Amino acid sequence: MKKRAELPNNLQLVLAVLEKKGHPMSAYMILDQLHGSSVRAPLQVYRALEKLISMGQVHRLESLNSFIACNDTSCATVGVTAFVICEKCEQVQEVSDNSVSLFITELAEKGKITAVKSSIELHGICGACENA
Amino acid sequence: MKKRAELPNNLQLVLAVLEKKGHPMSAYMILDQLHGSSVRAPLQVYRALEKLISMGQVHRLESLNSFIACNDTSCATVGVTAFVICEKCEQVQEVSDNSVSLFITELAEKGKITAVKSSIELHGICGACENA
DNA sequence: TTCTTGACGTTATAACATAACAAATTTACA
DNA sequence: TGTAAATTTGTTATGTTATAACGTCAAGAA
Repeated sequence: MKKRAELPNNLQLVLAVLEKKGHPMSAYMILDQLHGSSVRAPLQVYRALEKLISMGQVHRLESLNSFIACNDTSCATVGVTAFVICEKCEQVQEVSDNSVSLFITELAEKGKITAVKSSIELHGICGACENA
Repeated sequence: MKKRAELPNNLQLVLAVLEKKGHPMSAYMILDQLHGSSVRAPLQVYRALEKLISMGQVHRLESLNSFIACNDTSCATVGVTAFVICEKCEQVQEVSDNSVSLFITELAEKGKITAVKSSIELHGICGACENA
């Protein structure tokens, strides 16, 4: 994996926006934040996201059509990540322990399928928001 | 839950299209199939889908922005469903046994969240397609 | 050099989804 | 039963998400 400083400019810009926000953002929200930079069109954002995702720096949340910077070093090694999403505060937790990968492995066996990619997203209200 | 014959017309039409196809369909694919019927606009399809989903007759596949008729009676009782999707033939299997609901329960505990809804979708190549 | 390949920027458009409002229908209940 | 309120429905318009097509530029190979 490339070091951060070696990332092409557009990738750095997009990743920086996502990291600063810390919450899920749509490609167009990212684009808005980059107004004035060299990133001017949706496709530039989508292409940067695609690369960042393949590098494991960014995750796509299918149920939100949004993207979030990876903040869990273990997800890279485990390879399968579950996302726990608070619908109030938009906080997202990554869970990528053995139970998750085991679950996916067993699910693939049950379905007699060779797994290519998985999407596990749990929506709810987090403890903090529940008490607020 | 209402009996099938009592479903409002638009719901019947939309559900019939999904059941006939048996694979995931986008709202606009459904709309195309209903050309000539009383269903003429996207919103009519989306509203029908929303109701059918709340009745458990239809599922939404987040990772495909698509919809599919439910074909697993047990998913209604268990309440949590995982989808196994072949990327070649588009066959979708529903898995909603105890291991799935247990996994979601544990994930909610880990994330200290009160679960509202979940989306579990595994993409891959099914056995039949693998050998083809 | 000069050719090929791949990355990038730009414009245009496709695909997915909902807001806003008017008309029709249903519901509540005096 | 009659009438107002609430809900559902159809329609138009628009908002949001994502990609196709194409020209240009830069880097590496022969």
